[in-house]
Amino acid sequence: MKEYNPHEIEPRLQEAWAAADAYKVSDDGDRPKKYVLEMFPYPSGDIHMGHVSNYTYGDVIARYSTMRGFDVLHPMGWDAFGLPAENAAIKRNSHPAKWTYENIATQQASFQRMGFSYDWDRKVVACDPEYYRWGQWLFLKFWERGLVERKNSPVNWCPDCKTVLANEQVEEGTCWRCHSEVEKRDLTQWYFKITDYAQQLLDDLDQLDGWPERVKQQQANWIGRSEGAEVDFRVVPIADSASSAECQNDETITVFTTRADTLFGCSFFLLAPEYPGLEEFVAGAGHEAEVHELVEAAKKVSAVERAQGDREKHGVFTGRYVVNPVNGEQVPVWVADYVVADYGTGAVMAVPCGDQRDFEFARKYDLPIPPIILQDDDPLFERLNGQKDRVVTSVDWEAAMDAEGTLVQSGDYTGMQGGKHSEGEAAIVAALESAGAGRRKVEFRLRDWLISRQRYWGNPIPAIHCDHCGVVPVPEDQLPVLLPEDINLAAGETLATHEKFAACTCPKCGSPARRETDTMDTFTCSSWYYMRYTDPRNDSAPFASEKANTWLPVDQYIGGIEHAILHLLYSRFFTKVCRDMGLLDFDEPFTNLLCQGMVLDEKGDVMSKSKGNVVSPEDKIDEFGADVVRAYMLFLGPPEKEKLWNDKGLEGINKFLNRTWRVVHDLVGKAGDNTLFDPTADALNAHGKAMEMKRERHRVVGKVTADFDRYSFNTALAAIMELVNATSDFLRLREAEHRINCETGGPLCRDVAETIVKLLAPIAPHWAEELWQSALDHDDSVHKQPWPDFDPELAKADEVELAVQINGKVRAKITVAADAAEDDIRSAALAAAADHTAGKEVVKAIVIPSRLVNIVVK
RNA sequence: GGGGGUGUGGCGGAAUUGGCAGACGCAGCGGACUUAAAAUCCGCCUCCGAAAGGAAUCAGGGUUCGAGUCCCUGCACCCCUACCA
Repeated sequence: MKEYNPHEIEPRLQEAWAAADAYKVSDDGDRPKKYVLEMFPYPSGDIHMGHVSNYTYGDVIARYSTMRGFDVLHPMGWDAFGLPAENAAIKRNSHPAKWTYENIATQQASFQRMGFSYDWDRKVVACDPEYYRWGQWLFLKFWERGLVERKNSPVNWCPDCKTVLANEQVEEGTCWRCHSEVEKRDLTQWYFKITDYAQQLLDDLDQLDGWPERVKQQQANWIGRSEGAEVDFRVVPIADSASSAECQNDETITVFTTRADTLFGCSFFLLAPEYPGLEEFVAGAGHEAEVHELVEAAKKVSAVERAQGDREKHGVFTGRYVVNPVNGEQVPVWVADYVVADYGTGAVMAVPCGDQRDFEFARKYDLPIPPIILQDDDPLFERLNGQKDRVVTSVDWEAAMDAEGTLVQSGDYTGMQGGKHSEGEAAIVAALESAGAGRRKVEFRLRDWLISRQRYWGNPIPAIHCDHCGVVPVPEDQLPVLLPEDINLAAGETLATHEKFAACTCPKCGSPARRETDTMDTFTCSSWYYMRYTDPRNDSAPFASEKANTWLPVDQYIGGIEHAILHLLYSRFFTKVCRDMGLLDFDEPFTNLLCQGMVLDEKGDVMSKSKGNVVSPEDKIDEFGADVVRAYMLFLGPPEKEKLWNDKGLEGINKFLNRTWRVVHDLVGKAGDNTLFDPTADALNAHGKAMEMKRERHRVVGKVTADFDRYSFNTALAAIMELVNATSDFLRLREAEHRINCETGGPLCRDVAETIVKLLAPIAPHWAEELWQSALDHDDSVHKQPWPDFDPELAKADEVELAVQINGKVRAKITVAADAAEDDIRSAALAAAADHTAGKEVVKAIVIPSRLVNIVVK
């Protein structure tokens, strides 16, 4: 027997697999299809444990699926555009492509060292023109469908990355990538109108039974659908504002509210500091200076500070009034820094008695807090119940009264129930609608996706600016718009200053024009790469629909929870647009989603260079080989949970694979040994152990299969260990030269050896292949073998031990035949527990077959 | 503030539908082999107790013949998100 030597086996088999195209998959195989996909990596350099974890899960699922009889598409590629490459290039005075392709080569070599079974013929690299060309093509198609928009608005600007960011890319007021503070700037930018799909993106979450609940919840929260109403407040002209004279003008300001039922409690009105036209609105009302001061102060408040929960609220009176449409009351208009400009209309009706924020603001600036919604146990309730007109103008509460209650001091609506979607709300909205002062409205929190970036290393937006024709799409036959290679980033050159790139002619009128010099957000690249894998070398379309519809949707998608919103939402959007274009015939790209937990150090801390606790996968492969690293990663715990890396545990798995290697060889050595049964006492024992091993073989295959199906790899591995332990028990007796009969001897040993090797094949592919070919003497690959069968009948023991409980406490054990009748079990249990039941009344005895008997006594 | 989740030995974790809590492994302890060590193999290993026995799945209550699992109350921790009107 050769010793287990991963350092010799692994490179040799990897070469053999590559030479044989072992993991290439054909589009027209006749087996059922399965698409197993892991999120493609950013080529950041050496791989880390997060990669090992993510891609090991994917590889095990892919290999297992193949053995279960599927044609498995399991591709790999790189999300290769993005800022780190550009920053590295600037630092080294080199080109982003160089850094990117070098890192891809490094990572690809590492993936091959890990033994991952990718179909490398389908490799997709997002910064290759053959890929990004079709990203541009999709952009043009989106544009044709009215889903591309260029507009000026306040946007998030990262001063470090020197580019704008999408809403989704701002985390607590900082850039998701470099965590610099994000600034607001007014810029004209390109958007994808993802909001057109807001409702579908929300509704179709219901289709995603195979997604973790929390991811769906996060997406639903991000889309943030609110049902409510728009309400128009007429603006009181400046000359009239002091008097109660009826105002004549038609100017209105509209608010969005989910609580129209509380309109009678509106005692002031708020505008965001960024409210469009604010300056004109306050002009001449006598408070221009204060308003200006507040607006300027609000601008200076950093996004980080803004994001930190309980900020003190600031506001200033504008000198103007608006009219509450439900009661004709004039209420003062204030500018307040807690009103956000880009939700709803940027204007808010303030109801201090029902909204904690408005309540605090009213307290601070001494504004009235009229009570209009009360619970029955409120001290005021008795007095105000049924009271239609306002007799109490302000209350002295500790906090606002949120949620539901009975409306009071609310005119004709007094006595109705108030609350979200309440009777009172419906009645007031209906009245506003018939008066033309309001309408039902559904508001979303989701904003349009800002996709333009002021950076070089991205996919150029295929548009041309012409003085005569405006913004014109680049004609399809002129794609791709190639990134110029001759650019000196270190010297500060950008696409915008790259004259040769920017200069062009207008495709419409032929006059000199300028090319768009923004590139697309890299998330556009990752929104459709899984489609490209189905037809990666197509040079006349992003993919052929038949191929995409054959393989997609992805049956199992695997990646980190950090993409719960960004990438997954954008990909769902792309899929729906492609469906509406007729390119795809399904609604959702990823049927099942597995979000794997982080790999942490043994204390549970995040691995980071600054902490010096990073465990390098390459080092561990050098030491133990890839199979040990893979198996240990799986053994650490459930995929979706965090995993604490511990080198001692890794050594434990190393011992296991070494021991099992020897066990398989031992079994093979006995496989030809068909000596007859020798009826000595020890031999009887050996026969018993053999039978036990046989039972374990069937039980464990059943258990491992079920565990693989639910991705419980740690328990699958534990079950395999149990089989190996039972086998060791048997072999130990064989070592003493006791014989078992030929019927159960040789063939059983061989069956168990092959079973163990097959069960471990997805987990430790090189280890298994080597044993399959050299120890078990096959000339094909274990990875092409069918998954082992099992017979549940053979997994059953002849006799089972049951616990006998008295009032729920285990007091005795009995051994009965596995198929014993319930009555027989009951009487055996009563007999065994006689000591404990003596002198007591047996109320009943509950028999749970093959588990326990519970005798209830008094 | 809103949402999602978790709580089991010294540690990672198991217990799939309510049915013998702690599978499997790590660490630890003891033993065999060895001149010795490593490797390997065997045994012990929740806590209290000498033992019989008792207690124990964050705390408290409930449902049930039976609860880690279901329900209620509270505590602790983690993740996401946030002046969203």
